[in-house]
Amino acid sequence: MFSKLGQRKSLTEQVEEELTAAIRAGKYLPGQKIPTESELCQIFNVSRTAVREAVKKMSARGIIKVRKGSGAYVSEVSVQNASEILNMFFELSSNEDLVLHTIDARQIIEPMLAARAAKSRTEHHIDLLRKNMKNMRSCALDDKKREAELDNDFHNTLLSITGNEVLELLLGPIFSLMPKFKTSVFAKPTSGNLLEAKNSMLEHHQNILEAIERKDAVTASEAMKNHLLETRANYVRSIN
Amino acid sequence: MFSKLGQRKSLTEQVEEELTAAIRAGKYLPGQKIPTESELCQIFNVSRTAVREAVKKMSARGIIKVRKGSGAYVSEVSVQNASEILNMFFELSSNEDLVLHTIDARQIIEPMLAARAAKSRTEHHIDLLRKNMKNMRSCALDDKKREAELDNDFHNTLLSITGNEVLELLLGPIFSLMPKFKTSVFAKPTSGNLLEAKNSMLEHHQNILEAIERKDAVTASEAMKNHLLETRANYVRSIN
DNA sequence: AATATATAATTTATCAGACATCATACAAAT
DNA sequence: ATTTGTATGATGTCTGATAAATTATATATT
Repeated sequence: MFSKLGQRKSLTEQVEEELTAAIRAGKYLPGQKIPTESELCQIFNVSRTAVREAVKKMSARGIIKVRKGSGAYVSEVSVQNASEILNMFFELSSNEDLVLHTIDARQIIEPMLAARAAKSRTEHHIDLLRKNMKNMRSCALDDKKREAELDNDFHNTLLSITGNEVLELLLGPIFSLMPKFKTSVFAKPTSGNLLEAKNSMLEHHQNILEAIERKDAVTASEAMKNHLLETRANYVRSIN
Repeated sequence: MFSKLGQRKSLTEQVEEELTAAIRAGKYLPGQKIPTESELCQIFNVSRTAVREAVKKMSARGIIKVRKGSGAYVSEVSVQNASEILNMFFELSSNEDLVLHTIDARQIIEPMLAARAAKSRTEHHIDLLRKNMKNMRSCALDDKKREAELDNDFHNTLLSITGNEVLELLLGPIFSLMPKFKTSVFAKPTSGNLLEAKNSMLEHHQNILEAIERKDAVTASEAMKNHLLETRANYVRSIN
């Protein structure tokens, strides 16, 4: 049979690929300015339209950053940048399956994270976690949005203790996905006793914090595991 | 004092935000066609330039897919798409720190992954892993590229056993990062005995496989932990 | 009537040129 | 020395035109 004829790519795509390749090859380093639009027009012998659309795509991918009146600069490939894009993905595709898989993923990862945190935490971290719990206790019972943010904050603090930027990149967006569905979960009247749910959550956080405080990795891991088991149960109950 | 004037965003960005919001709100469902460029011009009362650049950005983000002569369609937000973007990030920023953090992240995640796999594996999975090891054994000693791919394949198979698409999204790009640095590591003459290194790796994989085969979660987890400890040690040695 | 085939209409891709807006550097004025 | 004005170059936006791909419609053929 005939192999599909390589449908020639659009000019925009070609420009995008070449430019991206040049950046990957190190021709333009992070922070450096890439050629101006008119220069790129001459280099690739295409119109400004093609160049600009390629540039727009690359900026959407986080490869470059365009500053009006100044030029386009190669982005410092920061974790933050990739994280934003991941965030967008989770925002756009928050179906029930995804949320469930997200919680499952957390069940696999976070217990070990808590264990690690127990080993390498400093007094500063303990302070942060204590303050978080204090805020959580004083948070109004019906302010589910703030409660979710504080919960998010608690887990993010644990995450930051590891100082692992890859984990932060991967888990950050996952954590920030939770508040969105959590508010919708607890918005339902079927969610049972709000006070009970909050107290249970506080208790779990307290257990985790105490274990981390006394550098007890095993208990910290177990406490986190229990915490997420309940989180999962709450979610499953809410969608049934 | 005057409050800082909210720097008005560019038309392109405004169009992009509004359109994305509309899609998120479900006004245009996956697979459906969004209005044509000229219609969008009328809707937002801007030029085609602004509309097209917004559309290009959204297509770069994987939100829509444009078909020439036909129109732009909301894409099924697939994990694959987000994975591509993550991949690009790792490709663009593969410094030593990142690789180290990547291995650390794997040390945190993969032992539990192996434990889960031990619980839910089927005969089919065992077959796949056995075939992988067979291929690995018959792989030429100096073909480090293929060896890295096979190693990648082994871990990806374990990953697929969980059937968790979130984990696959997050870990897939991490796994595919390894072959790139691995080849460079073993390309160095300082890497010691190649045969010894390969046999050690094979042994670790064998231990993991056997534990999974007899559904022994604890041992599988331990074996994976040991495997990654050595991987890390190899890498650290190679960069010193 | 059913099926190709050709034609027209629609839609995106690309080009060219113009003006607006912002950033920056430098000269001029205070 | 600081501020102000001005010139230059960069990106942002608009308009209008042509090319290329797709889709719909009409026509012709069997």
